[in-house]
Amino acid sequence: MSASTRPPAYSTDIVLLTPRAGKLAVRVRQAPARGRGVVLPWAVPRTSETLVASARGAARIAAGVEPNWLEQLGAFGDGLRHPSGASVSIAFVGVLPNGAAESAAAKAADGGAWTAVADVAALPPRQDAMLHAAVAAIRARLDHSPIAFKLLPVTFTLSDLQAMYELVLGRRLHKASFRRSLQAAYLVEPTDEWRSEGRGRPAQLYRYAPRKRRSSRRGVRFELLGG
Amino acid sequence: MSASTRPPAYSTDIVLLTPRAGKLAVRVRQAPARGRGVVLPWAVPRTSETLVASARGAARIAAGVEPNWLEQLGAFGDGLRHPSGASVSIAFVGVLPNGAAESAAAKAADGGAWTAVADVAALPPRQDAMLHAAVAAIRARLDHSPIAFKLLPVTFTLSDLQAMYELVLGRRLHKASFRRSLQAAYLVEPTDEWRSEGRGRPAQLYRYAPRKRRSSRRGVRFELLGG
DNA sequence: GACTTTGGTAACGGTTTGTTACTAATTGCC
DNA sequence: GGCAATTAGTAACAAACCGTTACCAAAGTC
Repeated sequence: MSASTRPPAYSTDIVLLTPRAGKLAVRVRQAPARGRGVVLPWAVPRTSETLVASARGAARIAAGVEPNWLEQLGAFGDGLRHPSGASVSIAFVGVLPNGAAESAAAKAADGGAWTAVADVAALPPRQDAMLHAAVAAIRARLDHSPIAFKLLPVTFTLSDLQAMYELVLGRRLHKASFRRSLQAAYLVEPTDEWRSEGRGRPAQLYRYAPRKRRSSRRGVRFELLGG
Repeated sequence: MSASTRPPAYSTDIVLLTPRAGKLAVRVRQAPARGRGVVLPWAVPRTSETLVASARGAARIAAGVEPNWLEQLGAFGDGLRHPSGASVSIAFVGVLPNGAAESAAAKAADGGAWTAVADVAALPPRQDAMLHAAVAAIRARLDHSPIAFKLLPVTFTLSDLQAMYELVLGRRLHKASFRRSLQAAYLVEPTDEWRSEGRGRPAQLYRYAPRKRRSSRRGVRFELLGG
C-alpha cells in the first residue's frame, strides 16, 4: 500500500451509510496526500481472504463496527482514477443503524468522519461513481431487502420506520397508506413497550419480524423510462 | 493464459443469453482440459481495455456477434474455482435477439454451442454462480430495462413480446392485462406490417419506441420475503 | 380546560388489475 | 362454399389496491 510498491491488482472499497440528523451520511476520511479531498475506506484483500471479508475489515477499521447489512455493488474501473492505483475496485455498500456509529466511534482507527451524502466533496472519480451507485442500490432494493430495518435500532416506532423510508427514497409517503401496506406484508410485530418523545401521544415500539406469506404473482409493471 | 504462465489477477466472464426453442439458452464451450464439463466464455482484459470492452470481445469471439444489451453482474470469487485460475472474475450478462445467434454462427471462433439453461452441465463453480445470477438479474430488471425487446427482432407481435416475458419470468401472464399495461406504458408503436403464421388471424407487428411519460410516484410495496 | 402535537385508524372514491367473455380474421377440412 | 379450429384483439365486470380526507386518542403546554 505504500507509494513505492507496485499498485495492487484490485481493491475492495466500502460505501458505509448511516442515518444522521435526518440525512444519509457516508463514512469518509481525509485523502492521504495532496489536496483537501476525501476518500472512501478501502483495502487490498489478502489472497486467502474473500471479498466480503475484506470489505468488512475495511469497515471495521474505518468505523469501528461491521455493517449490519452488506451487499456488493460491482466492479468499478474503466479509466476512473482510484487512490490505490488499482485498475479495478470492487465496491460494497453497507449500512449501520442509527446510533451504532457514535457508540463505536472510539474504536475507529482512521481519522475519518460521517458526512451527509450531499455534502461530500472531491471524492476520487471512481469512488464518486461508487457513492452514487450505493445510494441508487439501497433505493432500488428498499422494498426487497430489509435495508430500512437495518438502518434502525432493533425496536422502533412506525413513524421512525416511515421516516427511514422517506429518507432513503427522498420523498414523502402517506401515513395511512404506508401502514396499510406494512400490515399486509406481515413484516413487523409490536412489543410491549411504548416511547414518549415529549409532546404528542406515545408511540408503540415494533420490531422486525417477517413471517412467510404467499407471493404476490402480479402481472408485469413496465416501469422503464425509455432508451 | 497458457498453463505455464502465472494466473491472471482477474478475468471477465460473460453469460450470453438468447431465446431458443421456447427456452433461454446460454453460450458455453467445452472445458479445455480434463472432463466433459463446459465453461462460459471469458477473457483476461488488457490493461488498456475497459471491463465492458473485454466482455464484449469475449462475446464476439465466442458467438460471432456482440450482445444487444450488456450489464455487469458483479465480481465473483471467494473460493469458487475458475478455469483461469484468477482469484476474482467480473461477470457480465448479455442478450441476443432470436435469430442473431444463428446468422452469426459462422463467425464464432470457439467450438461452443447454445444450450438451454436448464440443461447446462458441470460448469465450474464460480461460473455456475454467475449463470444463476444472470438469470436472476434479467428477471429482476425485466420491467426496468428493455431486456425483452433486446431478446426480440426489431419488429415483433404482441404475442411474441408476451411470450418473451413469460420465458424470462418463468410463468404465464394474462393477455388482456399484459396489453393494457403495455398500452399505459407507451413503450411500443405499431408498424404497417402484419404477419400471418399459418393458422389464425394475422398479428400486427410492433416496434420498440418508448416515449417519455410521467413517473408513477407510487407508495412503497414491501415485496421482501423475510430474513 | 383549551390548544397543540404526535400516534393511529376508519372510510370514501378513484384507479388498477385479474378474469371472463366476446368479436375478428385467417387456415384447414368436409 | 360452409364450418370448425386457431390465433389476434378488445370490452366489460368485479375485486383488490391505494391516495386521500377525516376522525379519534393520548400526551404536553398554556
